[in-house]
Amino acid sequence: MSVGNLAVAAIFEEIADRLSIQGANAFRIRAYRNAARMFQEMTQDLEAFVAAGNDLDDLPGVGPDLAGKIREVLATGKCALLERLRAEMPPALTDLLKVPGLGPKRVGALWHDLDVRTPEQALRAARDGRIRSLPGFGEKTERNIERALAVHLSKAGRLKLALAAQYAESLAAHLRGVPGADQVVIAGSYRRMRETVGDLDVLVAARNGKAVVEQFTRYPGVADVLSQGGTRASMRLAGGLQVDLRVVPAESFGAALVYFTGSKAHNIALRTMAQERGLRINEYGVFRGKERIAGETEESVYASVGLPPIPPELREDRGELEAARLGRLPRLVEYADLRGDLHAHTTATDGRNTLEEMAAAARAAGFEYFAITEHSRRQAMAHGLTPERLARQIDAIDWMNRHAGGLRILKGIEVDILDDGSLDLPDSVLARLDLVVAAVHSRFNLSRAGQTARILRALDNPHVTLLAHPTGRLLEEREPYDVDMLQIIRKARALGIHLEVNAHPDRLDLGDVHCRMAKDEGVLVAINSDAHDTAGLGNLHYGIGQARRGWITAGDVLNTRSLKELLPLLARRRDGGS
DNA sequence: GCCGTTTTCGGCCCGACTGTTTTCAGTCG
Repeated sequence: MSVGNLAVAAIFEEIADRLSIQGANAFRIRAYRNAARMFQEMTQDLEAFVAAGNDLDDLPGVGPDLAGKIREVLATGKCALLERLRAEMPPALTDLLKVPGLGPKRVGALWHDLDVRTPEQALRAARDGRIRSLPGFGEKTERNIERALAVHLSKAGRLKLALAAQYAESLAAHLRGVPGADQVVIAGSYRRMRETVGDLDVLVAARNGKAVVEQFTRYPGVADVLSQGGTRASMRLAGGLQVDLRVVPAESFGAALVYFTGSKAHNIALRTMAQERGLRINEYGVFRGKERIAGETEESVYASVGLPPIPPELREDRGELEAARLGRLPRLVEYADLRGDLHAHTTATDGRNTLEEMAAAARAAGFEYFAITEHSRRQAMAHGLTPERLARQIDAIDWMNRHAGGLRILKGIEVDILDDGSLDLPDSVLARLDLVVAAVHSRFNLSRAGQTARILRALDNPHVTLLAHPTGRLLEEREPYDVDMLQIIRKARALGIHLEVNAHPDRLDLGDVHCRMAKDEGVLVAINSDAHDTAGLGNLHYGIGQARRGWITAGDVLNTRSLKELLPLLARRRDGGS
């Protein structure tokens, strides 16, 4: 039986949820949550970890008890404690915990006193006015719960980063107009460049919190002001997005920025470090006793515990504090490091701008090279290229390269990996190209073994230079297909193939964890726009963000290389290299 | 439930806001 890390994490999370409703010791609950989070982010398989003879107790936060439960889950796919907890309470109670305003205590009360077992039943109880009679609840709480349940049941998911950016920029501009608002930053997971954003955290440095709060709640498009105080406020926009505001004085801005940028896990780890040095960190500063010793800038906060500043993208408690302590923080890749883009489309297939227009945009972006990689014929809906049409495009690009200087257009293809792992165009056609980007666009539901074998076979084709959007995920729409990414990465390394970080906001694939896996295994990634129009080149900023979250440096990226360095890296395999 | 070179027991990050309360519990980030 193969039980993935995510499955173990899900079991531990559910145990934590159910224990919390039972009112168990909060630190016991935290132990399960911490362990679950670690499994999600481990690049190594728990199963492989054990098989290699490692001791589960050596994992941070795992003691004898959790080690036993991990072994149990790996062996049986189940956990007796969870089975027992499920038998003791209704299955859907954990759904209620996801509703804002409903924590473990209230969910417990709804269940015990009103026999509420699902979000739907809770909504009915709220509408019937039954919740207000419970001890500790009142009319207002009941209305808030009712509203939150209605939103929850209408299923407002997380917002993709690019869409969140539109709100974020507009909100920031709205608040910058307030007199005395010195600094406005959108913090939270948005600043950490997470691929999706659950809400926006707006931080403002100002003397007069009230004026900022008032301007905040006057933002056009506000649907509901959830709370409003002297230094904080919270509202929901018409689209369902929640926005939280905090106002702090300028001398606290750095501490507040650290605090509200998160992640929560990073903050807890940072505070624990501070505690060990007799310091206390909160959103107002770093304190020794009553004396504030830092806090105006983020740098001062990190310096107070002996650390260099840590880029927001790394603040996930994935080893960044330890790396900072040892002076081993990576110098993360930046947009300015990119010398070109290796994945784009034109009107020849499903793009919206012509070859000439796309090339002009790439030239305007300051690129040294730019690859056109249309779909292959299998993608009929995208008007994928046949060998004949590809030949015509090759001629057109050759002509452009001869007659226009300053930008080298690379001839490529985004060729479909067919069901059996063969490619959608014959080798004789692929051989004429500068690069071949292979991609899965079908049969997402193959078994893990089947999907892995299919992709591995495609990589064996000596013309393949790059694997596009390797997990196939579409954010908030389609889960990644089940595939053994470590095996694919190792094969890519052996063959000199590179992996894409597709920067399209719907994909961001590879994601952060796999970026780091590729880096650790010594595989270069290509941060590619997958642009379908000239504006699509802007996607690259999101790809950079995702790569930075994966600890990627300029040296880990294929398309930070000059054209002269790049071409051999693309050609290596065909010249009879490994 | 985990952790520890001051600890193997007694800790475990911390503050704001709301709504219910007569001093605070629950939730959130």
